[in-house]
Amino acid sequence: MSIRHALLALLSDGPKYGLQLRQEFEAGTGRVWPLNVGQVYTTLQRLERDGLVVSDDAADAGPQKGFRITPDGDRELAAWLRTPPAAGAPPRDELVIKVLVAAHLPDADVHLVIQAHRRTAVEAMQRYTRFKAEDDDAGLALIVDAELFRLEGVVRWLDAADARLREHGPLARPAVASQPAREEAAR
Amino acid sequence: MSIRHALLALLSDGPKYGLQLRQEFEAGTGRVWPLNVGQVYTTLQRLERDGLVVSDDAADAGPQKGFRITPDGDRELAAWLRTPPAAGAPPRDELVIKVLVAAHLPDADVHLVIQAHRRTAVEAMQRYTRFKAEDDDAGLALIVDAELFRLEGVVRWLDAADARLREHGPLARPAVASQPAREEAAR
DNA sequence: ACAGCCATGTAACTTGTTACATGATTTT
DNA sequence: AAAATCATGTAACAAGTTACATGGCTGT
Repeated sequence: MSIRHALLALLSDGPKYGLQLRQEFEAGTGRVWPLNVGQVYTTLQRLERDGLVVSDDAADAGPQKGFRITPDGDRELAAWLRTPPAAGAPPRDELVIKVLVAAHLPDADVHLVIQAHRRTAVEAMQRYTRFKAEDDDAGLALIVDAELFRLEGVVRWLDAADARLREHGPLARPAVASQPAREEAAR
Repeated sequence: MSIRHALLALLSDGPKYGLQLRQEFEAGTGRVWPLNVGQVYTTLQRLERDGLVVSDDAADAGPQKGFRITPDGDRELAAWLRTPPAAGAPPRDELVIKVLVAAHLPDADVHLVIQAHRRTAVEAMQRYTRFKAEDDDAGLALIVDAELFRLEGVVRWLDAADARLREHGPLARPAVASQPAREEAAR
């Protein structure tokens, strides 16, 4: 639900057409968050379907097809801005699942997996730090900062998880102690 | 690509059937990451379609339909474990987009938006901390920790962003200084 | 004339997700 | 017999994503 609303936000500044939306979206964020043009059009169609934007009655205006935000779109945008992401539903983090899976798997060494991911995260942090020094766009700095803070949290969690798993020993198999499983159901 | 592989990992321990997979997935993570049963079956179908698992030739075995992981599945699982999440493609974070959007929007006060999200994050941290005290499952602790570290990073980023936006003043409109735009295209 | 960009679009696919339907078995 | 639970499945959708097709205009 992010791109949808990002485009909506751009449109709340005034009518725009497809390519223009991509340009404005990528201005500042381009190097970090590229956006396929096709996606702009598919997203615009879906926004129009949902009544959040309307398209020009074309006629004049040459090759470009402008889109306007509707009152419904404005409301939707405002609501989205207020709503905290993942409210209620906690995110199913891929890295966490990986570590958890590795912790349960008998053949895989969790600590190796953790260290590998830790290394990757640290490298990414270094890349982003360098990247930030090269460019000084304000919006871009915010994005890069977000990624840096995120990665820092990841590294800290990996360290904590590593320690915790060392103390605690390998995690037990799920061991669903439920109904007697009708004799040897699993052979 | 997380549930897919989580199920694959469970199957790498031996043949399982649908409901059993859900039970084992939710054992430990259940309270935080509930999993709709239907999704287990759809995912299993897709895994079978991709040749990563095969189903029993049924016949006997009563009502349950067992699935086995294939060599391809094993390989896929091992590769997935090694692959760092979001390698290459930086994640398009929803909260970051929200703040960025609010920073560009003239009518919305970025700082209010930031503070609102900050409050939500802190509240979530408190909830998770309490939650962690109540339950002492090892796997669950890892998940909750991950969420806590993540939220801590979010709060720090929000503070940094707030400060940065105060110094820097409101972000400029995209201002795509491209080709002359064929007279007043936008009215 | 041709290369290249502007601009729009579409078909196809992925993962995640849920609401619902259908039987079989077990418990009350 | 009715209610609950086990167990499987399907239809339908959302959002993201990309590869490709099409046409017009511009500069060389």
